[in-house]
Amino acid sequence: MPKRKRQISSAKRTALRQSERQETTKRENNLEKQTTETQQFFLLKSEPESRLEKGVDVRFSIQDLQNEPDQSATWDGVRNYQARNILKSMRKDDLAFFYHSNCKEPGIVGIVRIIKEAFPDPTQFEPKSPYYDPKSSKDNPTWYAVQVKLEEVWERKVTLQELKKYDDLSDMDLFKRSRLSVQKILEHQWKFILDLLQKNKQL
DNA sequence: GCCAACGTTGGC
DNA sequence: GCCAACGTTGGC
Repeated sequence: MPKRKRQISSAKRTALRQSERQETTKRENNLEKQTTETQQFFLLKSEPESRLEKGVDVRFSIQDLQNEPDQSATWDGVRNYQARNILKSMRKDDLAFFYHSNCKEPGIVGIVRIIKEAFPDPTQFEPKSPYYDPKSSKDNPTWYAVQVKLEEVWERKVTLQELKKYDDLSDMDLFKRSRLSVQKILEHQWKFILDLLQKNKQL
């Protein structure tokens, strides 16, 4: 093992200690996630094809997310109370399927990670936004958003048509509450869909 | 582009 | 608080 240099500035030492501390905190957080929390799973719908709403293109495909700085985006524009409540239940490091809706071939195209928990959706206060809500106030915001980061872009889309075929998935909100744009996914459904993806890859 | 399903609004 | 009318979502 090489000897450490004796001459190390106190600033460097402080920085080192700090980065060690950060690493330790990171590990502890991960451990805590594994042992005391249960990871949750969700499905987020987004429209991959251009469509104007109040003169603004509301398209947001997984490729659009891929092109964002840091491959991260604010999941805003949710204007349904049930969907909002599900958004609020999301915790950091939960995962969500990225679903392409209102398009030729609807289906799941990848996975995103929740990197910031619910905060007031800024678009509700922007008059120019298609998601503007004049009834909402900054003191008591009606709508919330989360921050997501791209985790996986699948080479193959798992289509709605395919998802419909399996009894294991028949309870999914995708079929039962087809209009809900933010949905909870049960663990067995999550795993089943990942298995499906694997099988498809082998075909 | 049609329209079924379903969420929201508002009169009573 | 009911429910008809209306608006929106999203598959097809």
